Amino acid sequence: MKRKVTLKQIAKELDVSISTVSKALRNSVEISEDTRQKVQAFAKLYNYRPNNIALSLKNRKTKTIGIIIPEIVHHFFSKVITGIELVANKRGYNVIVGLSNESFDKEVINMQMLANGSIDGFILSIAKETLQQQDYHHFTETINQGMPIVMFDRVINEIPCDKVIVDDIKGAKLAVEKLIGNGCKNIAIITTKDYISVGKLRTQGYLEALEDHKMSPKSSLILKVDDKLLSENHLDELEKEIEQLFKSNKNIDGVFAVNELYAVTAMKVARKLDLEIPEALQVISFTDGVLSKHSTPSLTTVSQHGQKIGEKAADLLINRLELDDTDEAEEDHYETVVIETELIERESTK
Amino acid sequence: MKRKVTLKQIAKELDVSISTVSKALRNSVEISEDTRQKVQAFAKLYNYRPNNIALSLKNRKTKTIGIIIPEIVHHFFSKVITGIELVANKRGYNVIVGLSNESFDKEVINMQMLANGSIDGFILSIAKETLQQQDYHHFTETINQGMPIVMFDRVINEIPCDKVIVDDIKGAKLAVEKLIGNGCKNIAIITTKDYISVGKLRTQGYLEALEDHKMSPKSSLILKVDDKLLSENHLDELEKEIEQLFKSNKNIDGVFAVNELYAVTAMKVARKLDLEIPEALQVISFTDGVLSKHSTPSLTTVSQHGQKIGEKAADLLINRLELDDTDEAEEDHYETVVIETELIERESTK
DNA sequence: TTTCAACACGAAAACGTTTGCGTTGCCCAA
DNA sequence: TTGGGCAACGCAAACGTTTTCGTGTTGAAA
Repeated sequence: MKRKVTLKQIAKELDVSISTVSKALRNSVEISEDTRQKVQAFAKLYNYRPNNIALSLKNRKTKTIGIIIPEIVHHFFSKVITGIELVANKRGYNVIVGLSNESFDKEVINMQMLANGSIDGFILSIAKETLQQQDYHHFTETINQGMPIVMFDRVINEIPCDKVIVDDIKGAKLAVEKLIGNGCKNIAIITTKDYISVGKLRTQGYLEALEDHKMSPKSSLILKVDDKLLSENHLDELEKEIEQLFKSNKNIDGVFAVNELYAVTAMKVARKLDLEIPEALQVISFTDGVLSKHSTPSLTTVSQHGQKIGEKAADLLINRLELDDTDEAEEDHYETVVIETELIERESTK
Repeated sequence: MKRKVTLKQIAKELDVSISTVSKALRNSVEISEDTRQKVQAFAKLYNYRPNNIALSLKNRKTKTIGIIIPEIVHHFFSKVITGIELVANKRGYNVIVGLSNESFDKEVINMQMLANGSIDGFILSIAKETLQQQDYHHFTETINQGMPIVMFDRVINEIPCDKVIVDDIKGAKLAVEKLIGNGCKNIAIITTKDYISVGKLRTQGYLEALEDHKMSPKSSLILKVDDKLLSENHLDELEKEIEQLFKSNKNIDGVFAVNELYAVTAMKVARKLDLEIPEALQVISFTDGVLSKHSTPSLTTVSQHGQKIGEKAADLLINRLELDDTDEAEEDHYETVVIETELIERESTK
């Protein structure tokens, strides 16, 4: 087992100084052609690579991005990571991942672990618990210490940082308008309680679409499901609530669900009640994940382009990191990029 | 914007030496109660945290684990990461992720980027391209440099390292035996070409199960799908192949699929052909992902316990890392842990 | 008064780099 | 012979820690 070779060892072996070795490897003009070749040959032979940690310490930058997300077993978030990793790697950066599990404490701890020199900047999406408690001191402190943050999807407007979001309102409107265009007269929405920001926004889009088409929303058609039912363990309760919705509103001919799970569950219930999809009932969901594609019938969805979000976020962060060095001018000008949603039509609509 | 405070700055401010500050913060007995309190108060006020990079350089360990996986938008892999992150964090480690995208080159480059001091050890699952080319020099070189590796799921027996795998043969046997126990007489398998190791093993389990029950396998019931059809873009081809299988073997009453996608597609085709599930046809798949749970009917699956795999892999790696310091005895004794599969029964079987 | 321990602290090395600057040795021109 | 100039290399600092080994001061014992 031969440990990694260092400049010092090469220097000793070739009986020159450390600086000579370093300069020879970086093709400095100060070094004679002769020794340069000798050093480079030796380095190649022993497969020398500069130690990243030492470089990080010297340059005071790690070329590493920290990602903090609520969970990773989730189509959207893993797509975002894919996007981040793609451009990060292309631009010479590594990616280090922390999971908050939707917990405030874990979010804070994870950020502290990474903020002490391990990374140059954060890309994150805020935990639900943090959103509820509205305690954002860890974000502002991090930023105050000169470490830039890029937030995506779940963001806080008041925090001074770059942001990448999808236009939830517009996306929802798009979906509902599709249903209206397809002839639906009684469109229900299955959404979350209002404290989930994206749920609220998508509900708003639903309402605006109805309004724009002179259709008055009926409260009986708005089902606000408790967020807890999103966990896999309460599927039956979710089914019951949806069944109740369908049974007490026999005239429903369109459903807009704010996520895949609500949508497939709605389709399941519909099948049970012998409602033909898309003939008698059309369904559209937000979030284009793996379920939508492979459910029967396959789901028409509003795609958020998670990978694009990740790519954009990484570009924003790295741009800021590499700008900080020279130009301090742009210091306090932050961007909010909106990634357009796209309606992907499948079998659940006409 | 106040930059992160260092020992040096504290020392200067309090007019003591750097060493005194360091010792005071670590509660050394060499320091008087008086100055200790002063230093600690000051440090707390300015929210001092030791710089991780400097510590890494000094201690020659980063307390960071590198993960290299083929892709992250995949239920199994993200579950594994969840497990790794869980125990890594608990034991004071961070996790840095690299994606190979099933490409040999990206796998090599990613490992090189991380092996230069950024991490203490690897947890990885090998890219398909690497498996085909059978070029494993980057693994052996890494290990030779004293950096331990733990492989999971897709492993190479010849490489000297710890491994965490599932018993694919046994899991497949379990599934097929369930079908046999449920009265199936003509069980088909939808699997991959043999160069995919897990596909091969699962096929082997299928054959063994039949054999054990004196049922002779029929080649017409074995569908080896080209791996490329796993990509989302070739769903229709996949459907056609399966439809062909069903049509030319009208007596099929059980299907074992080596992954979720094959299984849900098979169910889709069955529905088209008016085969009732589970009455006329029972289906079991390998890999318990999100599709199985939410398909209609929901799928009986063989769960691999991805999270447990991740947890075990992380424990193995960290154990070895923390053992290396003191005990060099266990150097060349490597473990292969088999995580038991579990049959999760749902609606697609009787 | 001398001596010696205990106490409280500082200097310096080390981890592995990069880089500005100083220091040789040599050649050539004056 | 002297001096200037250049080529080729080494020294040392710096990044932020921790830790070993001094070193100076004090107090008490001899």
